[in-house]
Amino acid sequence: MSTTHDPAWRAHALSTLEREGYRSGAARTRVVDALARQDCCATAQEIADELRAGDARVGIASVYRALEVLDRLGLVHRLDVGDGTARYEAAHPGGEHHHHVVCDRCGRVAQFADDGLEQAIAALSQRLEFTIDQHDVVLRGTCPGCR
Amino acid sequence: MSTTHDPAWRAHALSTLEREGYRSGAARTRVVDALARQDCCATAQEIADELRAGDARVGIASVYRALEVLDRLGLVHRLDVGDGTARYEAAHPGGEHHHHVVCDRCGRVAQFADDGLEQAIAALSQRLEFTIDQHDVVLRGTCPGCR
DNA sequence: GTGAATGCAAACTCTTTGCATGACT
DNA sequence: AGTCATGCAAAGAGTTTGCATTCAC
Repeated sequence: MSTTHDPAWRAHALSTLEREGYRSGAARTRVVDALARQDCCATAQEIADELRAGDARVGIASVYRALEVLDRLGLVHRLDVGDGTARYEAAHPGGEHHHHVVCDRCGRVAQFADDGLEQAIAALSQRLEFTIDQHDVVLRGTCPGCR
Repeated sequence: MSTTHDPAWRAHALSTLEREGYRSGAARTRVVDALARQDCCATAQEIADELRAGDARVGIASVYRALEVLDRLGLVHRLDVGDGTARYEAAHPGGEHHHHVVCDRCGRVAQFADDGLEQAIAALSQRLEFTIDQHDVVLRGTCPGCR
């Protein structure tokens, strides 16, 4: 639970912040730590709760501010699975990413990746008038436990 | 602006409501009317504003309540394009649907449909543990006007 | 006449902002 | 020392709920 699953992303995020002129501060660094530990997306409240459980006195406003900066720098990805609460997860510089499946009954969120899906999106993006630089796919259904 | 673009959906929605035991009421019927007139997704506030502009005294709470019922009956589709405000649009019984592209600069929302995308999603849904019955795709980028 | 549907206002939740304090360079 | 970062509290925005009234059946 306290293991950093993604030390590479953590280092990347912290160095990007420094390079962009942001000062190092306790709250933001802890948010980066928390995100590096996450397997999947987490809400601002979940991140704050986790940090508080670990002794830190982190204000929810600082969590939102940190997430906003990280999102602007492209270090995290903000997504909404339909419950009206934003979720955040580490964004990898290489562009590798995944998408999400939500259980309509229990709200559980899982992730998946699929090459065919990525190819289909890349292909259709070509023919749109918009210049596409990001995409989110959310599947909805029933999880194994609720079926 | 006051033309019903989708009389078939309107009739379908109203008869479904009646069949399900809901009484006919002014507010809900007007929300159905407004949705039938929409080309693309609209927020609850936009729907309420449109109805008020047209002389009706419709409370925003009634709009939300109507949308909730319609969503539960599968008559509308609720989606979030990332600005923290829910949007709604008529859901067609045949299952034909489209997805959305959002301009990161001006917030404009456009729609598109793509068979390759639908096939890719159908294929990958097979191999997931979840039973999938719905999906949303949101592309993000820059619209022609902002480029 | 009975109970659902509605409008208004208050309550709630999530997120952002103002401001004084504390921390980093 | 000068700023930026932070925490707390208050303000905002979107959505939901409580309640008395109106309306459909």
